[in-house]
Amino acid sequence: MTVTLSDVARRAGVSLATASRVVNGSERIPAAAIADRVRAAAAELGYVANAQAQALARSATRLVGLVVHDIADPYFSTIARGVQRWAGQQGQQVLLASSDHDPAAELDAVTAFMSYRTDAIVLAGSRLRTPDPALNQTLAGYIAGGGRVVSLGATGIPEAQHVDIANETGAFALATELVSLGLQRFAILAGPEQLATAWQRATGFLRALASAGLAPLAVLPGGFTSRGGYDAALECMVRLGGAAARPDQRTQEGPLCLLAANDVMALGAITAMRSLGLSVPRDVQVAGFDDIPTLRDHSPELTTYRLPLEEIGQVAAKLALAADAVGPVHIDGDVLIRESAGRPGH
Amino acid sequence: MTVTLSDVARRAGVSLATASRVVNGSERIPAAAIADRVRAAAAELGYVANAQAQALARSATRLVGLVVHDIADPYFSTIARGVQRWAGQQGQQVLLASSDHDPAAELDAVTAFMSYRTDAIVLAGSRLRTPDPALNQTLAGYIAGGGRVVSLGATGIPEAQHVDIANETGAFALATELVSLGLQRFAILAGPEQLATAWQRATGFLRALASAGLAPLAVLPGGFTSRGGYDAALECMVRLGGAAARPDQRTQEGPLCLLAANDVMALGAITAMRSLGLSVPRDVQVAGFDDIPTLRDHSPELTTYRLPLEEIGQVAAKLALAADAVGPVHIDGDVLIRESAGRPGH
DNA sequence: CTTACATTGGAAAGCGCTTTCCACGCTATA
DNA sequence: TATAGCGTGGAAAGCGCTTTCCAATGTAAG
Repeated sequence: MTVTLSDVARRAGVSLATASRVVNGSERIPAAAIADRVRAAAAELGYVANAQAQALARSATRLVGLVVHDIADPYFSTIARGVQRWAGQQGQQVLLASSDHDPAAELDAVTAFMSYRTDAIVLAGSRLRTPDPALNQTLAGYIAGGGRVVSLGATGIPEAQHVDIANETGAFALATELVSLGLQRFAILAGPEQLATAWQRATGFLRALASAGLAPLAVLPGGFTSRGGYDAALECMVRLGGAAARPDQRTQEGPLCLLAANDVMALGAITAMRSLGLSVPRDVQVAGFDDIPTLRDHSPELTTYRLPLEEIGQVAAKLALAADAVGPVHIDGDVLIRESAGRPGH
Repeated sequence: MTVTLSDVARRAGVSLATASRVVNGSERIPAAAIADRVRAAAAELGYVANAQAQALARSATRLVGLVVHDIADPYFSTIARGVQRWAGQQGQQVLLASSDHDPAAELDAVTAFMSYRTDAIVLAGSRLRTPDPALNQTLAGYIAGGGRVVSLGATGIPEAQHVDIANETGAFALATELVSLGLQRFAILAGPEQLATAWQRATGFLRALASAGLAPLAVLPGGFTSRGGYDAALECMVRLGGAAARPDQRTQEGPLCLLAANDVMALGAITAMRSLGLSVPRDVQVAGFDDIPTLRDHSPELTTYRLPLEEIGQVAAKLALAADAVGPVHIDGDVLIRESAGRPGH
């Protein structure tokens, strides 16, 4: 059915070896006359190389596996875009899998990628605070077999590469800035306790408060999603006493500030406040983390810690694809004080 | 380096054929005793089948290619999630490519997928109003070679499957509803003129207005993005005379309503209005299309036409993977009147 | 005790490429 | 004129599987 390289070779009147050499870059390039003849034949026949066969013969697939928690989450989709961009430029294809926040599914994805012999695997979903031994063993096997592994945050596997994101220091800087802007009453929407990323951010917030001699009014775990932020924010208000943050009850200490472990949670929290009839930033202030593109059109503008998400994806891909990769790459961000928290005048 | 099936066979003391039969589902399953022995050997050795080799031998890859315009766009990432979900359930892997709204890049992606011999290709990015002959020829070749093609909206290739989304009728229904709620002054943010999806939606809006005996005050093309909506909305206000929509200039006809060809454009338009000091929905009303998940946390809540995006992805994947696919699947949505436009009381 | 027929495991032929050798015909050197 | 050396194209051996035949065994029927 489909055109094979033999067909091309036959039509060009050369051997399979010669055809292979001209069609797919090789060290040895045949004489110009012959090469042209082969190329012409390939074009006429509409030849498309069989990547599977090439992979088998070369034992390199030009495939990179990407596993995210949820591709519909702006954080991951933006990172995915960066990975895809870089990979595309390098002529690599991206194999996408979603773990749906389930470690078992993540392991399945990795196994599938191993089966497809992807040249590299990028783990974009946050690592757990206590590494999953089954996953790590599988990854170690993958690496031993010549695969490259890059994760966002360390895996605990020495041979694996990782991108080191300023989660804790970023959170520290953000909270410190908010304190310096006069805020004093904080509650932390910490996200899932087991997720390294969420934990690091919550820790950064806590350290910053402690440094300022403050203690959070509450620390609430929850889902790393909009819904999680919404629920945690409601729970927070209940916990602090229904009207804790209402303007007429405000002490001279200023409004309550909700520090969310990521932007989608922060947006959920704002929605929750709105549903309670509270205004952000007037009654309650809210800060997030990531600076997802979605924020562009959100009102109030969200105070957050800006991470170059697409760049993170690119860096991860680069680390995955460059044979001479260079240890962990550190990624820093910036504190972005916007309307939702810390803006002088509110 | 890596464990091959031969290793497993040797360790289990059986032939390669037998090992293959037990490890990967086959018609003929060897005797239980032998099968167990092989399975044990595979487990002990940590055998992972080489999908490339299997693909070559079976001439089926269990790979489905997905091409979107921009994976970071909530519309596409939600659809991608649906595709990925369904494919994952079927044990298929998803190969992801972004065309970045560039037809040439889309063609490249398709060619790459052909090279990888994906069993099917899902084109999630909108088709152009005038089909790209080069693409269609390539796709035809792919189909001739046994591949399946599914697109959102028709391709013009008879053998290709497609999901038929209620773009025009949805837009018609939405605009009709808004008219019936009393709105009379409309402007259309039409998106890219060449994009079938955008065109159909704009056409639906126009037909609805015409049916009501109304004509739009303006029809503005632009990018299918937040930025595109933002720019088009600003341009619209300029075009209609700076303060056309200000409350104090409102005629008895009610406020201007911006009909955007999709939600991200609508959100951009709202941001533009805000930057002009105009309030939505008080001064200007805005409606979108799609009901992307992002809207959950947006304020004002956006009036839109709800499309089951994740389901669309699933349906597309199903169409792509079921050998006995059933012609075009029609997908309908619902008009959602929310805060930003048409809500009685505003 | 044969003969016929399932069963079942194995040998081997691909699947479509890449790449190592080889053999061949040149030119440059002695 | 003989010889070493280089540039070129081709034959063939894999890469790791699947699957078609085959042969050998066991069982039931005659």
